[in-house]
Amino acid sequence: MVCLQMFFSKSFGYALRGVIYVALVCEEGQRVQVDEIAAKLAVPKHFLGKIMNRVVKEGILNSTKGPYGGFSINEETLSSPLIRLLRITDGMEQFKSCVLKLRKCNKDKPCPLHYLMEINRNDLLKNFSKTTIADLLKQDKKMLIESIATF
Amino acid sequence: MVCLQMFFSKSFGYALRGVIYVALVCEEGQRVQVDEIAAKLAVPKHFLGKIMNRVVKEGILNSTKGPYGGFSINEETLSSPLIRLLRITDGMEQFKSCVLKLRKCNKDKPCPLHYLMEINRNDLLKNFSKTTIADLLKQDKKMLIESIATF
DNA sequence: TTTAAAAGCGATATGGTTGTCTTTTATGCG
DNA sequence: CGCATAAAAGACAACCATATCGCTTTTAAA
Repeated sequence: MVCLQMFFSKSFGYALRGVIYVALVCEEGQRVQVDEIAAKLAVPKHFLGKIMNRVVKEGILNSTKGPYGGFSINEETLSSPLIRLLRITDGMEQFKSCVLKLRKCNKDKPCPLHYLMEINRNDLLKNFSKTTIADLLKQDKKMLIESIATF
Repeated sequence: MVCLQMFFSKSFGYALRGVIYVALVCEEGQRVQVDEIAAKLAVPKHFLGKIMNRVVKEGILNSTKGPYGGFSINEETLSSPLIRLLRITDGMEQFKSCVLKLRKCNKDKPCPLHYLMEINRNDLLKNFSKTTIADLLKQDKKMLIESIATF
């Protein structure tokens, strides 16, 4: 975290891949268990569980405890823009505050990188606001599963 | 480093501000000490020292030990693109490897975000390759000093 | 009503970045 | 040469994101 790193946090990656996986393998109503998701994505189970949990709390997925429980998609899942997931895992600070983390930085007293980064930053924000989970599911499903499974 | 966080690492921020400060306050040949830089930028002295050290090793600044020693600019300082500093502090991996850190991701087997991010990522890389320290020094110097000092 | 399966949750480890402190090395000056 | 000064270098501490573990809660099914 910690950078205009051109990476996403692991949390975000896990959340995104988790949601995509659930959306891919379960039809409306069906459930998938964290054990299966974690195994398929080759991701730490408990850590993934916590992240999925937050995704559920925000309403992007459903979950049920108990036997035959698990995670399932709901009405919001497919239409959720990526920015919603990013907000859950990483927060929105990154789009608001100074890229050098200088508190005084603003339009009138910009840091040396302020205007240089503004365009890139807004482009990314736009991208993530308009792209939904459904958009990511448009490509060939077999390829998609393969691309998010393992590493 | 760990995210398409819209932030830079502290190391990069310190390096950039340090170089700008040296370039601003010392004419060709003059020297500034780490104590002064750290004080003005309100940044941990020893940590800054180490980063400046690497910047010197890469040839972007000069340094001399001993009395009247300190850091000074050289022929390369002003013409260095920002990407050179970023390579020193954060490395270039962030522009090369998958944004979700999936090793298998490539043009033929792209991860769900591959093409979505490609444009943003390349734009940023271009920006950082063409913008030099000199470019950042073009604005009003008093404003500039103020913007990098404190936080 | 009991049992077992599955998510939820808090406490604890791990690793990399950031930050501090001390010692070493180089340099200018008397 | 020897001393004072400042960067360089290395050892160690703090912190945060990531990861793990064990226990609790919920719930379907027998």
